Amino acid sequence: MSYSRHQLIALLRKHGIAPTHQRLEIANVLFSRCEHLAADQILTLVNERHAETSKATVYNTLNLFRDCGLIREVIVDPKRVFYDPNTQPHHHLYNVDTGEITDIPADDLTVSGMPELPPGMVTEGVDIVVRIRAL
Amino acid sequence: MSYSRHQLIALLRKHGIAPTHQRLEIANVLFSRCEHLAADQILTLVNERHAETSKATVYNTLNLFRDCGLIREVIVDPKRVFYDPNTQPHHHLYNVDTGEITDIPADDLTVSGMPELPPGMVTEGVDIVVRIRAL
DNA sequence: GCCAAAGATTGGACTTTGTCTAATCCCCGG
DNA sequence: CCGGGGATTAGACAAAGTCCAATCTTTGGC
Repeated sequence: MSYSRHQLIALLRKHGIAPTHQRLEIANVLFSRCEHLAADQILTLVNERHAETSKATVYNTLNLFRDCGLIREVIVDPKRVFYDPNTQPHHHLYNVDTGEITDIPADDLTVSGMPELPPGMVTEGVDIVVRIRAL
Repeated sequence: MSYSRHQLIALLRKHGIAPTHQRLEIANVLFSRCEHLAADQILTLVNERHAETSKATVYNTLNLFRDCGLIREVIVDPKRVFYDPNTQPHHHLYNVDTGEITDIPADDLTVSGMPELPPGMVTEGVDIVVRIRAL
């Protein structure tokens, strides 16, 4: 699940994003681990060795990646947005005690009976969050 | 869908909540309309005639109502939490352009293939959000 | 009905997450 | 090698929500 520098550059280019140093660092953090990270965690990870990326750039970059379809937002915690490097359709298990987020493959879960949308509307996505907690 | 003062008092008491003036005002705002309101909207509505309820009380009360199962949080907008007076199982249509939230009755939508939970875990709820936007 | 204790409410300071801005920096094409 | 457009930055700002200590209400026992 880790990417070489070349692969990351190609990935950004494919999405029309100029591969700057900071963007590569952020992309590396996102794609080198299969976790759901919040902006502040990414900021910390990216600056672990040498502080070289600002808060503003992390937010700019995450929004850019999201707009370009490189990553996806996961909205389960009212306190912060998590970013998911997996843009394939899938869903989430959310541990309300610990805040831990786990993937549920899309093919495991099927939804039937989707309501008809108002005319002129299209579905952008279906997010399913299964909230769990310790007994 | 509107409740009398007596009904609201009974509703709060049934959930073990002491019916104070402010709580009744907030409950009235929530239950007298079938909308999904955010805390700041509730604060405004409650103080429309005479300012008499503080921000802190609105937040305290919403958290209390939520903990007592009187209302439910709807987490779809990373900017703010919405509160849903309908605690029956159901799901939501979220218009990403306008922010509008609409209910989907639970029996319209069925989910199959729920993954097995880790031992000692229980499902607290399943939230489905269908994100829609104008074509 | 009255009183004290328990609980509720309050303004305002504070925290956290995220955005904005204007200045600076860097990188690429010519 | 140079100029300009895009990227980055620090820090100010904004909005949502929490916390606190002081004050005010409610309520249950008499």
